[in-house]
Amino acid sequence: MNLLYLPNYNLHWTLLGGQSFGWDFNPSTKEYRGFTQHSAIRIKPGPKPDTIFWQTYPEKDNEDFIKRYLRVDFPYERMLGTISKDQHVKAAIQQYPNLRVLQQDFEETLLSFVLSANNNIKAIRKSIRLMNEILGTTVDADGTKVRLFPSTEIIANTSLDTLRETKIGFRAKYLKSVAQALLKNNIDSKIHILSENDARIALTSLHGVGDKIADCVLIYSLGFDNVTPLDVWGKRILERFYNQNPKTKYGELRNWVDEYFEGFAGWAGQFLFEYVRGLNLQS
DNA sequence: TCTCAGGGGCGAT
DNA sequence: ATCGCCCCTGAG
Repeated sequence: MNLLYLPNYNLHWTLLGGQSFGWDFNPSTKEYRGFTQHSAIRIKPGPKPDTIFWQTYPEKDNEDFIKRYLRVDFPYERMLGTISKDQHVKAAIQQYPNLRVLQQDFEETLLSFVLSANNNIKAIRKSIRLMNEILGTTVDADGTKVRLFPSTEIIANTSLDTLRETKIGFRAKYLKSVAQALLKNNIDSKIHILSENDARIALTSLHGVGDKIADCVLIYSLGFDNVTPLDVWGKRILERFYNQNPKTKYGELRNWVDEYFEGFAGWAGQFLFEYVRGLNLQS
């Protein structure tokens, strides 16, 4: 495995929190195992503090992927200084020190969060793993088989009945529709050069993608650090901590947090989300 | 066994 | 702009 220096980085809260559904932790080996559409990933503690061992499969030693995914070059201290503006976010940072925001693959992030609509995190994780079993390919990770997240093409070409076997209910038609649009319009090749607003328009034009899911993709995949998804928890945070009216239009609430946290609302939102929700770390 | 909410979005009104 | 509905799971 490969060694990486990774200071000020809490892998546990970052990988097993609400921003990614593709990681599992083995308490006996202290190892994290993840899957994406293209890779299986193993991460475990390194020989010294602030270090990790990692490996990718089937393409081994994919350092570019790891560094981008974990955002190792992100200016973490500067971000913390910027968002530490009040007692609430300071308490959240103290509760979850070294929590990070990942940069995940675009199509997989979009498809995953389409499944999040009116769903709970444990159920989403379960459905995705069912989907991996039924539609995903298998990769060998040093002797253990890992199922990958299904390709966009496979999802697009799978019947709704089969998709529903993964217990996603009414989201099946959205999942398939989005997968088909990704293929047909080759969105992945264009989305990365768009501005925040243009990317949001492109995303919300997809059937099954509204403001909230679009914002999840903007922060968790496209790197718009000023965007935070205003779900039921986000609105509770704004209501309870920041005296905002939760019935305010989504776009106005978004503008408010964007300005308040000066470009890092996505990170502030992540701290506050985990803080108010509390992590449910058992499977 | 039952209820209710869950990291929403769509379509009808 | 509001509102019922969607399919199923997890938690109490």
